[in-house]
Amino acid sequence: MAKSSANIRLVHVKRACEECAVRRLCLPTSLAESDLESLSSLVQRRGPFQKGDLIYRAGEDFNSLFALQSGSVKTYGLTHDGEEQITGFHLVGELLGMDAIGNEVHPCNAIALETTWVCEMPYAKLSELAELVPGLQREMFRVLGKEIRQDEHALMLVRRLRAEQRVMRFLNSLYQRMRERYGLIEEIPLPMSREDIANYLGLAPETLSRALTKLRNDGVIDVTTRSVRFLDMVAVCRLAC
Amino acid sequence: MAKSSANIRLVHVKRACEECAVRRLCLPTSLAESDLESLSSLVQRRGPFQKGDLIYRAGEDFNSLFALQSGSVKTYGLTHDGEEQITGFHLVGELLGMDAIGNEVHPCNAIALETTWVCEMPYAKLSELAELVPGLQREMFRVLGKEIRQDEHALMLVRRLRAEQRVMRFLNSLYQRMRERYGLIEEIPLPMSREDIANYLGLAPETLSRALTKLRNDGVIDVTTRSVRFLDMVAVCRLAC
DNA sequence: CGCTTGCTTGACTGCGTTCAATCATTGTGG
DNA sequence: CCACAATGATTGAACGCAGTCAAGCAAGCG
Repeated sequence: MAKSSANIRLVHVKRACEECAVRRLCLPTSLAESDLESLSSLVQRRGPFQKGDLIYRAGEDFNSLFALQSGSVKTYGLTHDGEEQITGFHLVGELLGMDAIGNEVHPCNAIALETTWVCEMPYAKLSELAELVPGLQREMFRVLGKEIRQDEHALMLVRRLRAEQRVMRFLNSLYQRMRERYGLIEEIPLPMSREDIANYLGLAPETLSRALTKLRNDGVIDVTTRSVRFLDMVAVCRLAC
Repeated sequence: MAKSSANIRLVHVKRACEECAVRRLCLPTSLAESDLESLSSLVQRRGPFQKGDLIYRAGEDFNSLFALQSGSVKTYGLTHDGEEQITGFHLVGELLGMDAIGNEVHPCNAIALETTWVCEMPYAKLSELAELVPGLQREMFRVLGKEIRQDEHALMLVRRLRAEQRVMRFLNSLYQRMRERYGLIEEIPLPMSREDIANYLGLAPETLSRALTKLRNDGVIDVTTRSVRFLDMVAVCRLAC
């Protein structure tokens, strides 16, 4: 499953955060320039991870958080009977590994969905720094709180919804997150497979496929293998909100 | 729904944390005695909340986290069409309100399931204190990480599982949490209604009822209105793990 | 004691799963 | 560059689990 990671390099970038194109989406959001420097100094950029490469593995010692600098990632756990269970898809600027904080090991696997670079931040150093830099502590609490909110929200959604609604909520949440990153966009890219989406939504791939086809026939969306476009925003809102 | 809260008192308890029976389950777990004192000083004990009383309301300004000192609580949000969606049941020692960190307002309601006391901890003071007391910061990160892990775990469970399995996982997770608190117990109390459990598991109340009946007929559990007892631990394990 | 509320049981319907076949895409070796 | 294999996505048909509606039962409370 995981391809060779022989070509993954560790790149030391001076002013990694200061000059990062996605810093406003990441931990540095509300840090003072002076504090940014100390954060930058403990960041190690790693990549390129190719599609299918593991960024970290469930059961592996937890040492670092990873900020997604480019690309996209899925995280998943394994059920007792060996089934993959996807816990989330992650976009540029998002933090990976938070579910391991306070744990010895990572509870999930993280795997690249496309060519991906991450910024590794050793957790021990990060929390040390957070003691010295109140802004960083606040930011970390904020990010953790947001993660909890999102997970709870996902829990609320996935349970009682019809297949079509689950799909539209998923697409809409992707759309919103893409908008934060790239502004108004026409096409929402889908770096993950249908199987992954279905798994994430708790549906059979066939059911997902049928739902997408129906939504296209109803003129709500236009969908290709690796992208979606919203056509009827009223219907999108009705189904996703 | 919410009863009068006229009788809810604010009690200032000196050495609130030092002398708390459930401190080992709460934030103070790994704090030094000296640090405990400062934490204690910002705790305000509130109660008694009676069954049905709101502890905080969705949309209310977020100011404080609440540690559950006695009793039990459910948290829930409202969907766009006004449906209650339960996000969690909370036992003694657990922290409420973490999903509001980094937000202006509480995203969920918290309501007492039985007579309940909480320890209110103003978030601003708590995070200030966490800057001074590294142990507290570490502990808070730990608790937040654990919450994320639990939510992700819940997400993994609820999606693809059959009704019977969902029920057993739920009962088992309650059992594990009760064991942490009260050691080996025979009876698992169920302070919440069937409707609440069904809602939490994404099932119709009728389906939950049928599942419980089947599990009883199969000799796996013994169940009364407000409690469950595990009879066949092998079957419990098979269904819940 | 009767009322109310919550829980359980029954019958039926329908959505999503499963199994199977076809179609589309991607990548590979000749 | 094309043929072909392999993988992923879609479509079809039948089944089964859980939802819905409705009625009966138990428990709690005035």
